[in-house]
Amino acid sequence: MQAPEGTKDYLPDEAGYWEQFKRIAADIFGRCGYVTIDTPLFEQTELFVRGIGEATDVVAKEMFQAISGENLKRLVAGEAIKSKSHLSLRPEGTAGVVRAVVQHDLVPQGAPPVKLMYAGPMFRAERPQKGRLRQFNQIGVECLGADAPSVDAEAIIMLMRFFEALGIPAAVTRLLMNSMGCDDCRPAYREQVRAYILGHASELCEECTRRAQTNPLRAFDCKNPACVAVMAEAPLISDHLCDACKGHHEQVESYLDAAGVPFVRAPRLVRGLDYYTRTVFEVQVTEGMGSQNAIGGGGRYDKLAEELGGRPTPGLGFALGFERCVLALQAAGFSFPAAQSLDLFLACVDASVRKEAFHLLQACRDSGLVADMDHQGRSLKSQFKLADKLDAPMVLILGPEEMDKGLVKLRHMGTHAEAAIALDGLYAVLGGLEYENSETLIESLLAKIFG
RNA sequence: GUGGGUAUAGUUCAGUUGGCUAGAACGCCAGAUUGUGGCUCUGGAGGUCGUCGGUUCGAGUCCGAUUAUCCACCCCA
Repeated sequence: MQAPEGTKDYLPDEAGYWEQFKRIAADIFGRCGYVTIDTPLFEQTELFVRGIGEATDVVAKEMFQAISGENLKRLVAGEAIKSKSHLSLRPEGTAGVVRAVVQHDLVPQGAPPVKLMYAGPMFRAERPQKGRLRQFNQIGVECLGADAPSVDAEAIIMLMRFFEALGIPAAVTRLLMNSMGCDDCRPAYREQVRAYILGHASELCEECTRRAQTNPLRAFDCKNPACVAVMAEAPLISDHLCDACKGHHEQVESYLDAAGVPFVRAPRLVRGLDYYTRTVFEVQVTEGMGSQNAIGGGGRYDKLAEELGGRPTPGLGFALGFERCVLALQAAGFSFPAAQSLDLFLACVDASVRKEAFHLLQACRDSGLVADMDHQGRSLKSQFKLADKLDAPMVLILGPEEMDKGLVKLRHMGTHAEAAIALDGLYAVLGGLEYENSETLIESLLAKIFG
């Protein structure tokens, strides 16, 4: 048996790094006031249809439906089921978080904005490739209740700081910025693009001419060289923003300038989720990424809360992909840190001392040490090899000769120094160890034994 | 959903126009060192050649199907 297509097992080193990744995010985003929220991995399908948009690829063809066995039988039999029984695994995080904000009224009238972050798996039924899985992990943030451009700038700066803290070199990242306009200016612009596409229908691919009907702006995303050439001459949103949107965008840019965060204006950047208004942005990595080079992206969604039945509440958020960040890091020479390091290995000269060794092992662990011993009856030599491989700084050796005198030996693997110590003395030391963290714990123990 | 590539030991890979017992490196285990790690040397274990079917005297090799995987389109993080 194998894991399903497009999924992967996160083995201990990578799983450990995912935990660390989340801690780094929680630290950086936490300093900006973001707190954690967890929403269900599945929601009513209707939420995504209304929130993300029925015509988007994500909703139209990439959602995994989640359905009970009973309801599946009904559907197969041609019977109807309740709309609330139509469930989908979440393809992204924003819709669920905004639903929770509305449901629990997290932004009451007159309240300050709520700043939320989440981390967890998303699901999209796409064909897997480099940087694209059917189940993948995202960390995202959502700020609801404030429409000031400083919210946009704060989130973007925070995102870039996070990539820097991870170790993705700033030299290989690129921040793309655009504004999608609002209900006042986008409809007119959209019609202009539609007219432009229809005027050049013969030069564009089938897909793009079809897009003229559903979502003309998406033609900007087409990578067909002919379409790129034609769309290069299409009207730009930046020339058609209303004064309010233009002002908003200029202020976001000036905040970024002041923070020293470089960005590239990308007037053809459009995003595939319908809820975006005004600010949209994307962070790309320029080396070692294959064709999926976006490691983070997001934007403002001032109409989404209303669309989901809440009171008008402006919002802004972004998501970043864990697996793609790992790809970017690996391109920069990164490898996963070991999931765990051992403080002490306990070696037995022969089987007669195993019982005492096992007892001593528990005392070591109770004192705070990460300790282990052989469980396969390996030779002493082999136990040392194992201790070496596990990178244990210390090995305790129990042998019948010393045990007769109530002694054990402690070997410092780095210096090869060995000391015979009284067993009851060792128990006493272990019982009274004082330490701040695991590093000082080892130092403290070595100091007591070796002076 | 579409297209192309790949599938041989724990891992990375060789394996010629189909032909004897399917190899290497690294890793693993043991010994050299009868109670002590890294280096070295010697030896050893480990393979349903992805799966099913076909062609053939004979298939790891050719053909078909299937599954997985990689890459790209599409889309997105």
